[in-house]
Amino acid sequence: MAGGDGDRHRGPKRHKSSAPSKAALVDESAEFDYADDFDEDALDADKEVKKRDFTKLELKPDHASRPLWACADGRIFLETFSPLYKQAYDFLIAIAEPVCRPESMHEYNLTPHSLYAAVSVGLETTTIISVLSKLSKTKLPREIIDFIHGSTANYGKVKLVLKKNRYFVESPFPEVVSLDLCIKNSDCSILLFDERIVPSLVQVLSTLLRDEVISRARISPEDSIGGPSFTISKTSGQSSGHEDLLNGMELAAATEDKETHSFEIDPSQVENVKQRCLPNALNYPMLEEYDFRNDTVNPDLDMELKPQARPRPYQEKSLSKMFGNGRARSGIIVLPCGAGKSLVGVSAACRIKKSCLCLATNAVSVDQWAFQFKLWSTIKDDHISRFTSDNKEKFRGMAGVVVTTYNMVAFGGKRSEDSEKIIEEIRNREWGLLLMDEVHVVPAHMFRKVISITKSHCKLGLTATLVREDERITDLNFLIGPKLYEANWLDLVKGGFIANVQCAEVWCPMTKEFFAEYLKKENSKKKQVLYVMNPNKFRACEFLIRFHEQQRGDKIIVFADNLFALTAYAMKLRKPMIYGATSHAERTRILYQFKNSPEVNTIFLSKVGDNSIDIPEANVIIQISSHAGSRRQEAQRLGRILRAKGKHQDRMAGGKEEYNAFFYSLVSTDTQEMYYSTKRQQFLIDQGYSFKVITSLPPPEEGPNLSFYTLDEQLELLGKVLNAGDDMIGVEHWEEDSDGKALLRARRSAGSMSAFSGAGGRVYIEYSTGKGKGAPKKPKDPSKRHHLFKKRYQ
DNA sequence: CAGTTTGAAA
DNA sequence: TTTCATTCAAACTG
Repeated sequence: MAGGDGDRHRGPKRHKSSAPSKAALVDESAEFDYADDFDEDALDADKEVKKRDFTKLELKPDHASRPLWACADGRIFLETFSPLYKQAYDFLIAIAEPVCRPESMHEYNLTPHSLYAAVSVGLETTTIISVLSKLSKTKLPREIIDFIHGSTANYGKVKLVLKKNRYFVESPFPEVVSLDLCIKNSDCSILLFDERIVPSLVQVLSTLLRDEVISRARISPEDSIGGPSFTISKTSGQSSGHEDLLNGMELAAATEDKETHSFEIDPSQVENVKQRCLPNALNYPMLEEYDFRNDTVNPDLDMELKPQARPRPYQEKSLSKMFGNGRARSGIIVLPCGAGKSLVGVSAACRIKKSCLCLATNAVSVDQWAFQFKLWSTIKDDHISRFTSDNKEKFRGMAGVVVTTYNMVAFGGKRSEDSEKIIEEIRNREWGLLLMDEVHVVPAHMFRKVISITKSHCKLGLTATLVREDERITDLNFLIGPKLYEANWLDLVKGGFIANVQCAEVWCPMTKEFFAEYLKKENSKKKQVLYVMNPNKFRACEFLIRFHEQQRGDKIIVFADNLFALTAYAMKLRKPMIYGATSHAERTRILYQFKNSPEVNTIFLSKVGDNSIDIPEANVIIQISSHAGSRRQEAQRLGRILRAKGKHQDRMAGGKEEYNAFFYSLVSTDTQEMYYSTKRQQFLIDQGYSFKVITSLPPPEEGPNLSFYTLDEQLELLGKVLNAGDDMIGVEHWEEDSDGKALLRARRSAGSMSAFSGAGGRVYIEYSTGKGKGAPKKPKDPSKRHHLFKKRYQ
């Protein structure tokens, strides 16, 4: 661990997200911590120091039985050994952002966003404060109480409503709508406002804006969402609605306490306005709720959840957060992979019973979603359609479900004729639900485009992780909505809903020769190849594969970011691999074997495996190289093995808790890799996982049973690695190996067999002789090396 | 028609 | 900054 943890706490300037050492929370030692901070950071604002000074907090007499500490700066620490831990956890996850969850003390952060999320699922300000107060060991600092009040006071005052394909901002508080929003948002080209409420505003805005921006009011009570109200809507330049305005005043006067004031906003400015209303800006966070039961404008969709679809408790809970008040709230639900996100999505669609647009990251996912809809709901076949580049199904009926990709909707280039038609349909329809899968993976600009193109009453984002430092994640708050629910990862493990993972980091010392070369190299790329190809690492990997295949009958995925290493490992060990250039057909074939053949138990994956490849069977992951410090990658890969396997689940049900999945990171000691790995570990720690370090792999007695035992073999490997240099040419050298050739050719042959079924892994060997193809084509432009590579070997 | 190959986009 | 991965469309192959 190389002091990684210690550093986090002792830096000269404490980072906000760092947990204080436990000592800082104990009275006697707090003094020391304070002094420490002060000396090194004497210039820090006084206030800052005070916030960190825990000595002034007054302990309640029965503090021992209360589980948490709340600091004036919004940080909250939870003792995990408290008997009230469970309740406190559920509460905190609803009101605060989890920052770090090591073993005995969890850290949370109270933020405007997190509080917004809390009130939006129905918690009231007073409840938040009283529960927090009850759980706290100390009297709540004044700052916290003020902060909670400030962050929640304006909640629900403003709503964003979609009516007849136009967006309206609604509020029962005229001053909110007219003043705060209109004036402050005047640069957002709000088209309409209520001149009756603040007549002077007309003059103000007239001077600020061009004339055509301002238009007259017209009353349309039938537009109202709940109870009598009036709506101001867009009119042409001339005043055409003056008489209506008078009528409206009468109407409004008659039902004064229930009226709702509203104005329309330009659809292209929806995002802008929403963002400005967020807690960290104007602080009138917009409520996006869909009163789908009273929506008579959009046609209903005949779709029910099948009786055999039984949502698990946490799925039920996430749905109840979404539909808490009989309407559908927009927001994000966080569930680990394999915990059944799709059932949540399908259930939501079934409750709303309106047209639903379901977005996934790629075509494979699209098929899966379509399948899930048919599996869990009673939707008729011609009411659901898929829309991908090579699968453009027609949309029939008044309402329906369309499953497509983000790419397809956001695609800017030229489209085929069929596409054009369908996309037009998607544009024009008023969707009841916009269901967005893997929200954390999609680039923000893609979201923007998709959201501006589609008009939906309710948006539901599904994701496995919200990695916090990423700015995009905060964007999600206004692009989609607040976090509605986040499952407790460890609870799901205990319930047997997801696998119980043993995480381990395997330290592999560099061999003398490799290390010498490593030190010589300047180029970090070359360094990387050297530490990934470290023979000791290879041997550890080989050992682990053998162990899990033979002793436990596990299914193993080996990840390598580096293509050179990936090919080298895969060929030496004679295992199939999938990387970017592997064709779709080939991928499915390999995955099919991995799934069904008892002889293919290990596959090698490049970055392709991070997203978009579904491998529910795997329960062991070995990482031999990975992207520097990417916690998301770590999360994603871990997610691959979280799906609980049937047989293991039974074992768990017996009450015994047992590991049924394994996650290994192989690290060459004394190299850059060590530094990166401590960074990546942070994800696991934040999620509450612990992991152990293994330093004795492979076991010495395995000696000659594993590859690269002799110095000669190792030197030969080193030679190849050095030869390879920074060029893919190096891989070609590998290809000339008899082993490698056999493997790759074999896969080609297997690929051309149309009816490939139960033959199993043996194919690799069977076809390795005799059926070789002719010599590879002549190399072309060396700058397009990659294409060449693709052409030859897929 | 199903599978490939290529270029373009981002 | 580079690399790897992704996707869609269209043209070609047997």
